[in-house]
Amino acid sequence: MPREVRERQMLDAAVAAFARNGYQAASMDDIAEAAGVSKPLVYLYLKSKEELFMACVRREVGALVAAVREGTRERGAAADQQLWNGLTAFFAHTAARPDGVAVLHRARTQGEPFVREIAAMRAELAALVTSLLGQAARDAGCDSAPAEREVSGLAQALVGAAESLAEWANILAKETPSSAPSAQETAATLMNLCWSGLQNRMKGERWLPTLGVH
Amino acid sequence: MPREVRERQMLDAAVAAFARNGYQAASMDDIAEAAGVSKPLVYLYLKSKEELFMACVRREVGALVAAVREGTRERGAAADQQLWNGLTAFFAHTAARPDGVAVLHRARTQGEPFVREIAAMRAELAALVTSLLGQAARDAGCDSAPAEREVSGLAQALVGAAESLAEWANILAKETPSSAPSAQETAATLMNLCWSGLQNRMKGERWLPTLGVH
Amino acid sequence: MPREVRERQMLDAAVAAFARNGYQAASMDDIAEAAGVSKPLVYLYLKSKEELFMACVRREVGALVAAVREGTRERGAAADQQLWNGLTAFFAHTAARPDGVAVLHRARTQGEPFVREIAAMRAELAALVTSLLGQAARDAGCDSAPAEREVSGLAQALVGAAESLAEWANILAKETPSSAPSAQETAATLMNLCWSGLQNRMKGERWLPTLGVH
Amino acid sequence: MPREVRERQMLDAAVAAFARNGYQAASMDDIAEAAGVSKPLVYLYLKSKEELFMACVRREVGALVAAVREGTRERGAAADQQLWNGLTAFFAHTAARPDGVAVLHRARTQGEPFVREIAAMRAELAALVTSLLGQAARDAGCDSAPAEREVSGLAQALVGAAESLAEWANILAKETPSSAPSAQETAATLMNLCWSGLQNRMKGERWLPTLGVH
DNA sequence: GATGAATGAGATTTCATTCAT
DNA sequence: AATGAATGAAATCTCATTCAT
Repeated sequence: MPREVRERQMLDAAVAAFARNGYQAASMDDIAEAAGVSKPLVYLYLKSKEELFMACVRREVGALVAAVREGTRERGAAADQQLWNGLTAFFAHTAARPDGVAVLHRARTQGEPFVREIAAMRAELAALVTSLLGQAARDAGCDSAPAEREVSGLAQALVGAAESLAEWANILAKETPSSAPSAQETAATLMNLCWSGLQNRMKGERWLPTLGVH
Repeated sequence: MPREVRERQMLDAAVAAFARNGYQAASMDDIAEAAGVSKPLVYLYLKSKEELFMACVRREVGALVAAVREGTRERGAAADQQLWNGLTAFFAHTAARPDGVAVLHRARTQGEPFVREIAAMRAELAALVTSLLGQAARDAGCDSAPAEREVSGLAQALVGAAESLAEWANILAKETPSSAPSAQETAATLMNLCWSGLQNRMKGERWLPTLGVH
Repeated sequence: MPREVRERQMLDAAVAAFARNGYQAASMDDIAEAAGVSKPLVYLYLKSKEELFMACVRREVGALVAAVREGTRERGAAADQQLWNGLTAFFAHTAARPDGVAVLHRARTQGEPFVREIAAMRAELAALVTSLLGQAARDAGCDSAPAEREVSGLAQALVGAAESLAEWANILAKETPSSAPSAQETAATLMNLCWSGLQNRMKGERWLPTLGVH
Repeated sequence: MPREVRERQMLDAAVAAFARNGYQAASMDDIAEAAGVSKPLVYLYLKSKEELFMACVRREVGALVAAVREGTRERGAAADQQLWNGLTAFFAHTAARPDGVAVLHRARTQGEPFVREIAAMRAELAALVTSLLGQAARDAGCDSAPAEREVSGLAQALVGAAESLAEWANILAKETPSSAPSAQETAATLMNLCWSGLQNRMKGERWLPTLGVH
């Protein structure tokens, strides 16, 4: 059996194990057995548990980012449509690969190298959002963009909200598979929450304590 | 030394250890040493690693919820002011007790009992938000409340956004302590992102694909 | 509360614990709690776990031997009647104090000092039997007593049979308390098994391979 | 080194350790060291301390029963000869494998599963004895067999007597190896004690208090 | 006379990792 | 290319025992 195939099997088994049990609790024994190979072979191909986990993380990061990029490909549309497309692609992906998403979630709490990898992914997603927001500002004929840090905060909040909704949708799907929310529905919920605010903010309006939106 | 004091020391040490290393990687040896006691005493007082972790989680859940409740005490104010107060209290607390928040974050991936505890906390916070939204709807003279599931999704997204922002603010604070965003500033960012959308939604307006807000 | 009473409570608790769990598995914590006192007090009175166990053993040995002696007090009777009386007393005692007997049983596998204590008890019981056998030989007008080692072996076998029957009776009593064999019945079973053989042997007859009894 | 061989080494070491120190006091460290392997290997092959002990028990039960069965193979002989053959085989085995017997003895006080295993062994041996008694009754032209419970008690007493004699013989052998009783001699002692009584009982005679044998 | 507080030592068990073939 | 055999290190947890009061 060619190396590539074997390696994919191992990564599949590892992603499932890490998703279910977390980095520490998933054992190399279990992973090797689930992959249908002997433990020394796992070490021959993937070097160590840490590198194996890193390989999983990188694969899943790539798949998620590619899915979102694919969703926002169509360039001519309005900014909100593009954002909605991206979110739909995001939720469709998280619904299709719950284990992959779980691995990314776990990676955020597994020390330096993994945190960096996830941060890079977030930055990439945030950049996508930011460029859409810039387009929205231009569309609205307004260039009083908020300070970089505020944009960064908004993107961070958006990504957090999306992740939280993805987890929530996955839990609902596991509980009652028939009536789980679709990716479109979840994306619409998030658009309802944030698009109006983002648009206002891009137009220079802002919410202030004791005053409300201005 | 009286039992109460020792127990608090242990919980403090445990929260720090769990926050830094996660549930599995934090060892009882380390926790006992950090607390300045022997391992058997930890077991005598807290029964097991799992119960120790649970005690940490419960303490931090209690502290966080109490802080937010305290922030939203003032009853007469407008809904957005109250939400802002609650968010400010939330971010002030997460900034003041980063380890506690980290423990809650870890608990979400540590199996049934902890997941349940966190879910209960989220439900409590979401109920606060929901009641504010109801008030906002009444203030706006409109009672066409969205379906329960959508409200649930909105609250989930809001909590996720808040957690994500809190983490982001804590990272900034660790990198450049001098220029970290204040709790008020972070709360304002989140209000900017979501209040307008929430208000619209409560008035019966909604964002729809290909149409924008209606 | 006077020391004697406290000490008896401790021994009672210890006998129950050792009977149920064995020497190693019974913990001083459990014993102290069952006795309703603090652990240091147990150490103050009984010195150590080993001495506590030894105290239990000695108390139960004394009680068992006293019961059997009491049963064989009546001097004028025939040897078989006296043996039967002794066995009845033995089985009545083991039925009345199952925990005490269990402790003695456990003591046989707990190293030198305890083994010695039990061996001494067996020797005492064997001496009783031996003296009855001597009387039986004289009653039968025959003094060709078997060699000392053979008598020792016979006594050993008798005691082993009695212990085994006692355990068996206790198990039956625990399973179906209503229809448990009485001490008299059990003693009769053992008499049926051994008295005829003992009597023969005292008369100089013996069973030989290929020949049967002669 | 092949797994089978290693596993036998481990069982040998474990039997020796359990025989000497008992289940609780024998440590896995000691067993592994005595077997010449590392602790993890013991766990890899035998799963846990409890399963290791069970494996020892089963092996020794099998060996003992096989030895006794082998001893009573010759079918044509008289009942007493067959019983004597079986007892001789029993005492030869207990003399040859004292540790194995000690393990069986320990197993009787180590909780449910082990007690059950030993009870099954006793039942098997008792069945052998019972069938011989039946043959003896037929040989004596008499079928007034005693009630089942009495037979059960007699068998129990016989097994207890045999075990007790085996232990006694082993102690003598350890003290003065030169003059230890042979298996034949010990078997004869037990036959002298019990055969006459068994035979009488099978003929319908019985010992009764105040009356003697009738 | 009695106890709450505390611990050193050691138990079972698991895991990531490596040879020798 | 692949594996059966093996282990050092460290995890959680328990227990007999002692102070200081």
